[in-house]
Amino acid sequence: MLEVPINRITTLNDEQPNMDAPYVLYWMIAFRRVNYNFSLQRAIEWANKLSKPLLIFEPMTIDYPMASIRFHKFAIEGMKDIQKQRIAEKEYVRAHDFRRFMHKNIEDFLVEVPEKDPLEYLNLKFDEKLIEPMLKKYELVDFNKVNTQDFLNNLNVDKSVEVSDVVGGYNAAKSRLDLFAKKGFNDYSKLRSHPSEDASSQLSPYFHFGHISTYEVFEKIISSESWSVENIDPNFVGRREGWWGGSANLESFFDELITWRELGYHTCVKRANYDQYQSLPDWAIKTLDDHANDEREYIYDLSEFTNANTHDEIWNAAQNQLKTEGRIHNYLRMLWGKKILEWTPNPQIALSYLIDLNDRFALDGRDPNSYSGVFWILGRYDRAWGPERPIYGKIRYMTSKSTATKFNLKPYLEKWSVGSTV
DNA sequence: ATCGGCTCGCGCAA
DNA sequence: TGCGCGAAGCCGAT
Repeated sequence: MLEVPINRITTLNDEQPNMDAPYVLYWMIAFRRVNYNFSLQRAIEWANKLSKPLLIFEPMTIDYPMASIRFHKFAIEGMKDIQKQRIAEKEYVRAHDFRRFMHKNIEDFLVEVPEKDPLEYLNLKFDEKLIEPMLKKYELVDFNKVNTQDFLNNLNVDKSVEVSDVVGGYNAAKSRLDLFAKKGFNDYSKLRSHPSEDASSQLSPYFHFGHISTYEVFEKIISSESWSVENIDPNFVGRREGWWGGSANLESFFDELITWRELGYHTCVKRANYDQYQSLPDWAIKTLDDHANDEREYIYDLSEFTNANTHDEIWNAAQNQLKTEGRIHNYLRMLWGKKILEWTPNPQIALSYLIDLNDRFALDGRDPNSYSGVFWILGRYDRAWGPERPIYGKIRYMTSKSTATKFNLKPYLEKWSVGSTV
């Protein structure tokens, strides 16, 4: 097993290991999987070094402050991918700028990859005797022995957000990945924006919960079209496509999987106020402010938005998908957000509604990438667009009418229109 | 169907 | 200092 790279390790205190302890405890929060997992690999290094058994504890927290800590840890872990020094301390305000950095340094990240099966390298194998006393002592739940629905019914969390049919966990993530590699990926660059097509990976919730590694997804895709790091083209600096030296599908999928994902983490780590209105670029704040008092033709409150109760059939369908399934199709999520900006009294209220709806209902809510999506609505990573319009100012404008012209929405609307029985 | 204009900021070449 | 370029836009002209 290769050593965990030093730049992926954070020392939290100066204490020496307690040699009398019966085991090394791995507190599995951010990367809830046993494959391609540097954290687990590090725990195994310690277990082997100290000749102690490894105990993996996967906790579940329900109070928001803990969730916030988990979110931040997750963000920091992910950020280590791109903390490869030189120009790395700065903040990137656009994907365009970030790509230059990625293009130059990506090979370094692709060399130091986590092991597929780090548990194979554990010297002391699984000891059943260690488990039962732990379960008793701390009153822990073994979900293989407890009915999940019963457990949820007795849990002290918000039950108004109903469970989604989307299945969590590594196995579901792997099935989804296999299906995507075999089918959706082949039309990815052409169809990913089409709401009625099944061409996007839909892996975001699994990344958010750490159920699958981006490394595993990356390896699956490159093996499917025999791509290797030698394909990276030193030309195309600063260009969106072409520098990976792969198919159009690979170029556009890697732009999502790697460039945009890393950029989102980068922003959350570098900007303490990443979730605040004031973190938007100056030009966006100025133009939104210039139009804060513009007349709004429609205004809805949070409850009306939540219940998909607007005048717009497309918007309601998108919200219904979010409320029911815990996600919105990529393209429609942009339109969905733009309309919230348009139909609220001011952009600060719009932002608070966007964050509430996204974090409450989306399976990938609270993820750095969620914040990329939400803040993009208000101008982050984007540029000014003319002509200047009411409410939006120079913020990129979108309409349901154009969306309906561009795509065949019929199958999507049949599935997700409010009251639809399909 | 395709194109230019609208508009801003970054990196880089000159 | 000027130029190319950009998460997916919109609109009107050709």
